[in-house]
Amino acid sequence: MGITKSQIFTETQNEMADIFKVLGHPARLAILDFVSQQDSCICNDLVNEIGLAQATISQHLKELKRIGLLQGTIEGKKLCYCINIDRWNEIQKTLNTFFKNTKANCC
Amino acid sequence: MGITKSQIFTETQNEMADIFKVLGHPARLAILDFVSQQDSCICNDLVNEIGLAQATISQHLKELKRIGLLQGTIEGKKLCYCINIDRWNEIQKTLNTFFKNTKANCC
DNA sequence: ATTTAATATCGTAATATTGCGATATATAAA
DNA sequence: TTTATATATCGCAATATTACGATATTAAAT
Repeated sequence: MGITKSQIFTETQNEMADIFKVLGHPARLAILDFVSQQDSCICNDLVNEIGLAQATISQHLKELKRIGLLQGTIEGKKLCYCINIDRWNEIQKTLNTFFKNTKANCC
Repeated sequence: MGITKSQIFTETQNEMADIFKVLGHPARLAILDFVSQQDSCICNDLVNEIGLAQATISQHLKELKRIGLLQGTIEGKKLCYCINIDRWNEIQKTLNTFFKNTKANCC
């Protein structure tokens, strides 16, 4: 196997799991940390900052882009990757709702 | 490879990624959803409720236990798995801090 | 003591993820 | 036009995850 049985879960469960999964890698958290500390954000800086190959960083950026957390603006030769603040707030809200709605009710 | 280069990241990044990773599977979110809806929580119910084999559920429970989100109390033949509310709140706080501290500052 | 029920662990197959070198692509600079 | 720079994509190897059947383990019930 190795395949997740998505069909047996709710859409919400699958979507939230997907977001958590993307956030579930230290390199991607490091990227978010770094991007948020800069006033501009370029992939090549990330390669120097984080000790991973350019291809690897590019892959991680792709995942963050996929869930909408990052957006890239082309600036001539470079690419400015930035946090999509609307999506960021939306995800924070979703996670908070999840944490609020899940109650401990025994033991 | 396939191996995550944990050494190059901060302890916080690794720890947070680990939590996110555990939450990054729909089955584990379904378990948390279900447990929070019951007034008692027994693994065997989970097997009936979620369409996964007993061995698989047990594995997922182990992961949730590993990060401290679930705790099990032995009740005779059965095992009562419940949310550890202190850890739950702690994790919620950690994630919120992360979301708050990561600011969008370009584009 | 034996049986039953609940859960954990082991072993294994299928699939996914991580990481990287090599290469492609695209734009700016020379 | 050639060269340099930034980023994406491809292909692959190593490792991790998911899922499950089979088998242990443990405690209650008989």
